Amino acid sequence: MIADKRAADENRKSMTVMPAPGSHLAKRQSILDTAACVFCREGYGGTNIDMIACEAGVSRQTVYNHHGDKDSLFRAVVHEVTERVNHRVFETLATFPDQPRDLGADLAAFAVRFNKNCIYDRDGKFLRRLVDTEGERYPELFAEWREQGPGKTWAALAARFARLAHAGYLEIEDPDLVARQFLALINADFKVATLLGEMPSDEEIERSSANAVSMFLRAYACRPSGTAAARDKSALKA
Amino acid sequence: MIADKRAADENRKSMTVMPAPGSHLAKRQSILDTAACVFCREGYGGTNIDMIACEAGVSRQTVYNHHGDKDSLFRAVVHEVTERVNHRVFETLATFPDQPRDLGADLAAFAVRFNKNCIYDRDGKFLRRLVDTEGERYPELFAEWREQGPGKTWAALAARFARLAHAGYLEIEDPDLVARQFLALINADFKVATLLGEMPSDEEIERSSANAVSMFLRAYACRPSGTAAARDKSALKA
DNA sequence: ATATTTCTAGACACGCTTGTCCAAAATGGT
DNA sequence: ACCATTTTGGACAAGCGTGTCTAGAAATAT
Repeated sequence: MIADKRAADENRKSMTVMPAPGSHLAKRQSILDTAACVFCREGYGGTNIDMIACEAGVSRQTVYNHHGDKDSLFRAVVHEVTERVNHRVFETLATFPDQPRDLGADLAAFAVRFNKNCIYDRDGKFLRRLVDTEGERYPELFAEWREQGPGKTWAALAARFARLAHAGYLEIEDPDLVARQFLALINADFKVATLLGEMPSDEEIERSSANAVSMFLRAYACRPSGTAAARDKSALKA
Repeated sequence: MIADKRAADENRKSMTVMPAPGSHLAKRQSILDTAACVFCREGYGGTNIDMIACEAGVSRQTVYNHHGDKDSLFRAVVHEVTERVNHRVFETLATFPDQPRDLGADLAAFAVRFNKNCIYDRDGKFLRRLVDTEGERYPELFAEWREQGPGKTWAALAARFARLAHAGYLEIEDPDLVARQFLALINADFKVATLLGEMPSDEEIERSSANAVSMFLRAYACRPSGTAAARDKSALKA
């Protein structure tokens, strides 16, 4: 059991800022974090309270004391993770290059940040898997996620692209569509790899993001006046 | 129970060619199909044999008689569905427009076919969800899927794009990358919608596919000689 | 019509999970 | 050192799921 807790901690290090270790709140948070891990790994049906208690280094009774029954615990976990993910998404969205010096490089760097912070991070994967597997069982919980998460992300990103277009960087008609395409391209290389737990390396993420942005600009970069050949060269360089 | 069977049949109509109704083989197939449905809906852990027996209109013992224990049944289901999906993917891949008359229209039509036959169909969704949730529990089963499925699909599609490029239709450098991007774009609009059971309408699929191909050609269509503006017009028209 | 195979419905033992209860131990504040 | 709160670990009942077994019904073949 002690070994279990250690092992779990390895995989969960610095997930959240912990309160004073050993305190009441520390246990509460530890249970929540561990529960997130286990629910993610095993699904709702495959998870039992003993696993969570064991990996959190806590007795089963303590889990019940803090979060009531299994269903309440699950809802608490989803709520917590949703908030964390949304926060990080909008934090990342705030780093969008509104006044790019080098459009290609800046967009690629943004793509890397978005991938690392929002797509390939543990919480993001957790939520997407959960929506996939348990969404039908908890419609109200995930309705909230859909509106607060992807819905707002798309709209915010679309607004950024619209601004870039207005500033003369891009030639686009439907910013919403373009935002969806941008996000789709960014993930093109890892659709399958991420299905299992495989985390692409930093280098892979960077190369993949560069590829995505390169194609994106080939289609949408503004070409004030010049031959197609000239434009292609500059886009490929980016 | 009878009501359950009827309801299940509604959702499963003409999934597979059924042997003579009421026969031994018909029951076997019915169990397999129903099991696929239930495993997909509930996950492995959330599924119990009684659900399957009930929805298949069969007694529990019959399920055991035909497929042994739960694990064997699950493997049989995955194997069956994998074969069905692979078959359909390559059937669809064979309709790729190798000698397009209207590149944009032909590619869009292909995209529609691919979406309908391989992405949004029940089996495809089932497999992807299963790989996501149970992949870690049955590595050997899904290793096979990964190699036989997406791996071969990408390679085959890349070969088609390479041929189009060689024939002067496209201007691309890395056919594998382009194939991944094409598939990613095709789904751009429905990443979220498909997470739950929502099936996009035919019209939505067509519009989405047209959007994807439009952007794809904006980036990669061959422009033998002409201004960027002229090229854009022709691409948008497609 | 009869023999053979298959299916059914229910009972059953076994193990696992949930959620509650409790007395003893540990922890933390004063 | 003391008291209050929290945690522990184990026992417990109740419920559910698996997989087996049975006798009898139903379907199929001969």
